Amino acid sequence: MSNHSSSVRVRFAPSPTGPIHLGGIRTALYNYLFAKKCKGTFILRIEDTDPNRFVEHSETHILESLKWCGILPDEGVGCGGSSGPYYQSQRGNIYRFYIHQLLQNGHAYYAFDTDQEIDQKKKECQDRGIMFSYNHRFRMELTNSLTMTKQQLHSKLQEGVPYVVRFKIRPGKILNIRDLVRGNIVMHTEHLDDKILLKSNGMATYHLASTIDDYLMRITHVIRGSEWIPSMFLHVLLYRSFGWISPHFVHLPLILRKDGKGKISKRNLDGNFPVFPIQWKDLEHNKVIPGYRELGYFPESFVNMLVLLGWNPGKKKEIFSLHELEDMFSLNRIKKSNVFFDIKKSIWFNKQYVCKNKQKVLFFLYEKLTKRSILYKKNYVVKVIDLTIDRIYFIHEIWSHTFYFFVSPHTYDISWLEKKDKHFIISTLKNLYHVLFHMEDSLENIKGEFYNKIKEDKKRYIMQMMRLALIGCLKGIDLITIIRMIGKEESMKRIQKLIDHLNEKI
RNA sequence: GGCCCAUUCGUCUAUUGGUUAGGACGUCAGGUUUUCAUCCUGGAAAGAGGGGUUCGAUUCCCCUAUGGGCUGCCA
Repeated sequence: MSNHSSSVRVRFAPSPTGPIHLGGIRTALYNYLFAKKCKGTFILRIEDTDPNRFVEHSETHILESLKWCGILPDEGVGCGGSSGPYYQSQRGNIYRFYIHQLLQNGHAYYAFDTDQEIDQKKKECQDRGIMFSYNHRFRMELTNSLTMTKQQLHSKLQEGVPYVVRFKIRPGKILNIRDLVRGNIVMHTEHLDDKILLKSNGMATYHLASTIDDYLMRITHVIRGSEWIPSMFLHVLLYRSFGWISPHFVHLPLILRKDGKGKISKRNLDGNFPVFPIQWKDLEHNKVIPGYRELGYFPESFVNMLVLLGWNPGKKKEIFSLHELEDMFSLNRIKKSNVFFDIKKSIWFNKQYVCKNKQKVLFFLYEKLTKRSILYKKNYVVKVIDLTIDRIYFIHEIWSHTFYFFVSPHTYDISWLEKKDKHFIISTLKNLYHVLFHMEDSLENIKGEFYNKIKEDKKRYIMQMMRLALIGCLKGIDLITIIRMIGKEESMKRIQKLIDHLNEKI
């Protein structure tokens, strides 16, 4: 039992306010990996404390994205557990119970100020050249339970005047909080403001809810983006005011946009690289934004690329499976400084996985051929893949690199020979046709025979012409190999086809 | 404005007081491929600046600069 209570429990706690982006996935990934490494528990909790910002389908997007990446929770939304419910919107009673405690012991107070009153106060401060903050300095000048008698408070509450509950921060203390990757971070409490814990609609704010939930769900390590560092102090104070011990904190470097305009977010989709793991249907603007999945990335490659953005194993190796990562992940190799995402490296990563997944490429090509009603022998297609796989970065690129093994070209890139004499070109092609015609069907000695029979000084040019006939452009694998693959008959046919094509043009 | 965090090649990063500062992506050159790509070989490319501490600092401390975050009844 004692073992159980000390075991690692971490959570990923997104809010359903829009699609999840790669920063969120990385946070989930690090939580997941740390849990696996420690044989702990990875919990998925939905922080839906703000109904105003609720976006339809975003929860599905989050869940499906995690699933696509292979980041599956052990407990929480989608898989149950004994610490539920795992939706914060269903935990209102719990939060109200605890807020009552805080109100009772003087750690929190009621505030009745309207937006207009706060704005007024802000303006006043601005005129005096100081910044307004709802804190120890100003709270005694505002409308709250600290500045009224018990009777006044009672009657306000009786009348149903809307209020919020604020946390009372006591100035004059120095907080020295440990972050597992950054070391100690120091903060003077006079710089903190009296954050709202309970909104006027009766719902807890994120700060209150997540603090209580983390405690109740026995979270041992809070691993999240470094944009949360400033609120860590509030959270710690909240734990203390309840008499609870804080979990360990780990703040992750942010993934920045390359155009130097801050952190990535679901609100700015116009960055210079895709941000969503899977496609997002933006109902508001009626458009579909493709994700890495739709762009042809393997989830393994996406995860591999992502894990190295802010963490590394300290070895020269770079290709890791999720399983390997579960074994080698460690918090102390997370770096502190923010990172930029490099789309080119992500493409290179995918290529590594293309080569590892020959079978998938094969099946993709089978399908492509079937769709085009092209008959094929499996062995032949396997050979084709072997010859071409190292030319592609994404599976869907395979057809444009292999079509010529199955069909003759239907267009010709003849721009490069337009300067040449057309009659000479045609006679050369006819000559090539005859050279092939006189060759044995097995094409065993094709290389030698071929080169013997074409003029030494024009070899390069003639071979290019041959390539044009067989492929339609100056690309593709070794010519001799192509001729052997498609055979003598087909090669001759293609030469004749190009001759006909050129004749039409003259 | 206030507070907090960070700073090694263009990018991801190694090196946690003594290294010719290493690797990967990208880039450039050469080779292979009679094309293109792959691949191979090689090159260019970094400790933000200034002060300390130390026999010795990329590494520890301070200042400045730059970048980033927070400063919402958002999370």
